[in-house]
This record gives sequence, structure tokens and C-alpha cells, in this order.
Amino acid sequence: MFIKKAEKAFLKTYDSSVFEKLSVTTDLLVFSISDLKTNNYRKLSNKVMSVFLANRDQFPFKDCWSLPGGFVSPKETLEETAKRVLREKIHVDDLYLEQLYTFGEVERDPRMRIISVAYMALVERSDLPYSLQQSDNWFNIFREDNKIILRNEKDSGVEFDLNMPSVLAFDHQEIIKIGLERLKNKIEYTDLAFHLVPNEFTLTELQNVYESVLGKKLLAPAFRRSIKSKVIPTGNMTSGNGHRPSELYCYKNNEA
Amino acid sequence: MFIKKAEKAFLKTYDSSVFEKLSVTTDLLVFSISDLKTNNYRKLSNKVMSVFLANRDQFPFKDCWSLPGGFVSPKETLEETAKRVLREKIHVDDLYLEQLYTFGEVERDPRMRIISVAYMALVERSDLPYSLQQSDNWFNIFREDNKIILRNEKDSGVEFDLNMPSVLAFDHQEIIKIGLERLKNKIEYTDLAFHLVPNEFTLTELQNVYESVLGKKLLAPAFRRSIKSKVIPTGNMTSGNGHRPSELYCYKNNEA
DNA sequence: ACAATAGTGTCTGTCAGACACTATGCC
DNA sequence: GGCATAGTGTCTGACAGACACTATTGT
Repeated sequence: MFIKKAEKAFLKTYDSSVFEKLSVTTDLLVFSISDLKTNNYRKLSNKVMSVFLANRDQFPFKDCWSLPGGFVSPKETLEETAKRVLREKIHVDDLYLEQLYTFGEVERDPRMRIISVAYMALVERSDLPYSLQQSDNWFNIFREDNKIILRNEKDSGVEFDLNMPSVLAFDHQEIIKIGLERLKNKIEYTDLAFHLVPNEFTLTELQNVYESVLGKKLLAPAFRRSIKSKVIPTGNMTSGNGHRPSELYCYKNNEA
Repeated sequence: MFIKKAEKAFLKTYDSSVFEKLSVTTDLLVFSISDLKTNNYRKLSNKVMSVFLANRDQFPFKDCWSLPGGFVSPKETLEETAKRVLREKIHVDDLYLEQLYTFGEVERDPRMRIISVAYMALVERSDLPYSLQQSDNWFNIFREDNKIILRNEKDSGVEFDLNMPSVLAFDHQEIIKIGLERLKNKIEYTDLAFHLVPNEFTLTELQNVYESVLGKKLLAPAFRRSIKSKVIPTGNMTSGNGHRPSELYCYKNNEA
């Protein structure tokens, strides 16, 4: 107990400025799935991954697209900051959220030294307020060869090749690349895909989500076999699609 | 170009203290494999994972065991800080190093708000200076049931159950747990195990490393099949072990 | 009728788990 | 000799890739 007392005394007089402090921010990588409508009444819509970007209205990188983010305040955990940014900028609560990686290059921000802790969030589009579903902040993600192309969902003229240097603000294109990789890896051995579909979904929709995250086609019988243990049939059917109806399933949470 | 000029002007007058800054540290989780000698001359030594802990000589948590760490200085990247800590505290350079996770609970340090970016490093024991091979900083890691026990290699009386609250300084036992999980996952789909063995090793040694990381026994034929493509036989053999000699292999880097 | 998707059956090759077996050096 | 390990052969069952096939709707 002598130690405890001495420690208290130590803490009382501790000068927290011995080591220089740094600015810390949280950047948010919000992914969702977009429906790309087709003009053939029979065809299903294509599903594409998309990421939410904010157009910066102030320096630095004014008018550039960037990930939404915010400074970590001294009284907030990192995750609280991430959730606050989601609330303030995307007006949404209770998303799937995971810490992605921490970026600490010395010159990554021209203003000053800033450490950024990146978080990745997944949303089902229809869970968002209507204005955000329709906003021009969503960029569809296309992969051709080794390229990664971001194309604005509302204005297909606004397009970025993530392999080109500095098309987004700060090191945010690097963060997006790392997030895509993380998602690609984790979707195979976790149930993370279910955060990207509505409560009820067809197995083909779910398969399309896997395909757009993995960037490759899957075979339906194999996919159905592998996913069977994770879903429950609801008995409800789709209709009005110009082809055979399909059954709707929901996620079977194996924890419960 | 007008923007560029305006941005320069903005940066010149930017006040970096608008948002309150925080202290940032890097903590290092250094894992290696220990040989537990047996008293039977025929038997091979058991291999156990171990972690390097430092005994704190100052407040807070004076006399507690903790992960080695250091403050991130404004001119250093996070990885540079991690490498500096390795040099200063473990006197070693050029280890396998990867960022693990960033810890940002508000009260994790009693002095003040500190964000800690944890890095995980892997060492082969014989690559260390002799004094560090023999130091009393290594704790062997034993898993029984769901317990995780750390036992000091030099003094088996010093033992901690990581599931008990606050047996190590700060949130360092949480960091160790997360690191063990990461290692367990990554050893299956990466070549990370080779950082824990000498340049030349027998397949049984390698298998023991996998077993102690995974915490379970493997079948030799299956292990050999799965590892075959990653190693090259050197032609050298072990001897003097009281049983059949075994061939030494080295890592086959598939990049080159 | 037919386009498009839903959904199932089944063959095949690969590969991990399992176990048996042989080989070898040191006391 | 016999202990302890090294190293291989092979059977089996699970399962992914592949493909063929049937079923069902809206126009």
C-alpha cells in the first residue's frame, strides 16, 4: 500500500507535457452496396460496392473528395469519436463498425502532424435516411484488371483511379484500398456480409454481395451449400420480376 | 492554381491548437519461442510461445510488468517509434513487425489521456544478444482450458493469469490477448511462422511452433504435406539426439 | 413461347484427418 | 535391444468446382 500512496502523489504532480502531444483524428470508411438498375425488365439489378466520400469545403484539400472524419477529443474513446462522426456526417447510428488501421506518416496532413485511426463501417442503404440514400456522396467501386475505379453514383463523369497518385485528399485512397482488402479477407470467414443486405434477402442477392466484395463470380450451387447453415428461410417470396420468384431468407445468428 | 495559392496562405496561418492534442505511444508485443528442456536425454525439448515484458521502474504501475513502449515524437512515424523502442529496449533491429491495434480508452493511463498504437514483433531467440536470450524478461505462455497463464522463464514463481483483472500494467494484458489471437489467425494463411525459427530447422521443430501458436496438436503427415511447398531441404542432418536424425530445411521465399 | 432467374442433383478431383508402417541413431 | 523420433504410404470422408437439369414467373 506504500506503493499506492506514492503513486497517487506521483500522479498529482505529473507534468503531462513532458512529451509533445499530437493531433489524433478518426476517419470513416463507410461501405454499402448499390443497386445498378438495368433497362431490361426481366433482369435483376447489378450490385456494386460503394463508399461514402465527403467533398471538403475548406482547406486543406478544399474541393477534394475525402473520407468523413473528426478530431478525437480528450474525453472520447476512439470508437466514440467514430460513432460521433457517423452521427454528425451520415446521420446514422448503430452500424457495424470495426477499427481498420492507424495511419501515422509524418507528412500525411499538410497542416501538422496528425495520427489518424481509420474505422470501417458497413451499412445497408435502406437503413439510411432517404436524403442520404440519394445523396451524391456515394462512389461505386469497379475493379478492372488491377485498377480500382471510384465513380460517383449521381454523376458518372466524376471518376477516380485509385492507383493514380493523389486523386483523393490526404492518404485516403490508401485507406480505402486497405479497407477493401480487409473486407475481402473477412467476408470469407465471418458473417460480415449480412450487414450489407436488408433483413430479408434472396440468396442470389446475398451471392451478389459476396461477388462484388470478392471481385469474382461464384457458382450458385457451391455458394448455396456454403451459406446454408447461416440463413433461415422465411417462407416469403419475391414477385413481379418477370421470372421465377425466389424465397427470402434472413440471417441466422449462431450466437443466440 | 488559384486554389493551390489560397491553400498555401491558409496553411501559413493555420493554428494547430484549435483541437486539443493527445499523447500517443507505441507499445510492443514481442513474441518468441522458448525451448523447455526435458530431463530425458532422448526427448526433444518442448517449444512454448513467450512474450517479452519489462518491469516498470517508475510510476505509474511501478514494479508491475508491462509491454515495452515509448512516446511517439512529432517527427517520427508510428513504425519508426516501434523500431526505436525495439532498439532501445531489446537491442535488436530488423524484426518482423506489424501494427496490431490502437487502444484509446479514456482512462487506460492514470496520468493522462494516452492513445497507444500496439505493434507485434516476432523474434527468433538466437538472433538476440546473449544477455537478452537469458534475461528474466521472458514469460512463457501456457493455455489450459480457457486460461492464459504467463510464467516467468527464470523464476517460475512469477506467474499471471491473464483472465484475472489487472495483473499487468495498463491494458497490456488485453493487448497480449489480441496479439495471441492475431498470431493464431495469421499463422494459418501467412508465412509468419518462419520468423520464429532459425534459418535451418527440422520439420518437427516447425510443427512445434505451429502447435504452440495454435494451442493444439497437429498430425505430422498432414502438416508435412501442407508445409512442403514452403520449405527447401538443405541436405544437412541433425545428430546426437538419441534417435533417428532429421533433415534440416530452410524457408522458401515464394516472392523471389 | 421465351427470356431470365430459382433451385437441385450429381460427378469428380482434391485434400485433410487418421492410422499404420518402416527407418534410424544413441544409450 | 529398445526408446524416441523421422518420415512415408494409403484409406476415407468431406467438400468445392463444374455442369446439367428442372421449375416458375411476366410479358
